[in-house]
Amino acid sequence: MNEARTARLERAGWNLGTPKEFLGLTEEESALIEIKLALARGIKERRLSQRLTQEELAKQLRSSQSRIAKMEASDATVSMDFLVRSLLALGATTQEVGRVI
Amino acid sequence: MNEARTARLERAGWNLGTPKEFLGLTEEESALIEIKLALARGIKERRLSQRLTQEELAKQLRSSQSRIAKMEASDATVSMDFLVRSLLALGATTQEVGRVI
DNA sequence: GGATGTCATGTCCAATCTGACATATATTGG
DNA sequence: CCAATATATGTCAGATTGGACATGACATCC
Repeated sequence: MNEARTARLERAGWNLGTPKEFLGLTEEESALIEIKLALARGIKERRLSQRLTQEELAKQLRSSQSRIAKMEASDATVSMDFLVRSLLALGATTQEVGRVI
Repeated sequence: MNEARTARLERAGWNLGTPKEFLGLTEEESALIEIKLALARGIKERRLSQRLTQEELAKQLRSSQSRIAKMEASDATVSMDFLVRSLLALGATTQEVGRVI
């Protein structure tokens, strides 16, 4: 992970901060974050290619625009359940979800 | 999904019940459940093949035996985050997580 | 310039998920 | 059969995540 990416993650609320400083995250922690990033990217791609606004996707999911925005920004308060449900709502199949990860 | 499976899911707290009766779950809902079932199976397999008890896995995850049991039983109160973290803790790579799904 | 549309960010508090614990139910080895 | 060990199930207080709403930022159009 490069610096810009780490910075983005920290803004999103992931406390990768000074504690573990450089040795940083365990394998698991970073793998989990990578997965969430991949899902977030996949969602944004799909949403855009279907020319949906965040508002419209939110409606489909009975959620809110702000939640979609946070999701696409990989905000730390967004669960994997929500990420996956979103991908599915955008028409992804189970297999595709697996592939996105 | 056959009857026995549906029954198991209902015991696990998924309210597939009478409301939507037969037309049942939307694509998304059932896809999400399928994914969770696949993860749960994957976890149990890996745990057993490493000859770990639920207690031992729980310790690694700073969780509790009961939570692991519920996870492997696909209890409705177990999040995908937790399922995936467990798979990763059992040594699965990001790719393998994708494949399990 | 203002108006409009889309996305970002922050804060409520309600709903869901979590670990811990108790306790029940297998399962295994003597 | 009895222990011991492993797994299942129920409950609950506290943590995390949720939708909703307000508001900010940023384009694009007139």
